[in-house]
Amino acid sequence: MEWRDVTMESRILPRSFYARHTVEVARGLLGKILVHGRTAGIIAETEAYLGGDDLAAHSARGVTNRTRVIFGPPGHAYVYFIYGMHECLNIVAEPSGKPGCVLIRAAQPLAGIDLMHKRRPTARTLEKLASGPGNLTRVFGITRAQNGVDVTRGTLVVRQWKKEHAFEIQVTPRIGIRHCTDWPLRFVIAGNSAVSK
DNA sequence: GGTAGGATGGGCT
DNA sequence: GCCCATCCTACCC
Repeated sequence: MEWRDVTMESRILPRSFYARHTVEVARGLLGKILVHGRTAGIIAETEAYLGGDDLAAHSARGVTNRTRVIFGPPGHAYVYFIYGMHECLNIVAEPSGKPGCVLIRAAQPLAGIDLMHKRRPTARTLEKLASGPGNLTRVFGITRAQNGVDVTRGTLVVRQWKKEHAFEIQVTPRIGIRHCTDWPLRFVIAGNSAVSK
């Protein structure tokens, strides 16, 4: 499928989609289409990072230079750098002023697959191209340059199919964190081979 | 099939 | 100075 076909058969998610509880947004983003430039893929794995007493969330220590976008208006990208080499994409949820964001951990490639392969030649299979948060940003070409951008317009957007088909959602604890390790806040499309681990 | 360890740099106390 | 929401390779079953 090419980028042109993806855009013809889908429409951009409105900001109201994101102005809800973070868990609703994390579940709702499954099956939606992440588009950046000529690359596109179906979101297959997400994690919710909440406000309040969720100590695993970057927002848990309040507003800093890094975390300010998480407290801002919904439907914006929060991209951070970790482990000296990887970048991770989140999308801000909740109404303005309330912290909450959704980590996009994996997507099933749809368009721009040649470009994705060029950006990550070590990927063994198509499904593994955008499997894992660091791999996903790498093949989509997403960096901290996209931190704070509006994902309801522009070159980094999330779209929904005009006709979406049903799937089952599997819920597990989040991966790779040190706090709140048993909270059921990771959501995957059951049986999807793009999912990490 | 599995896992231990290293690469690497910005954020925050 | 010590985290850290990761990934890859090497090596072992």
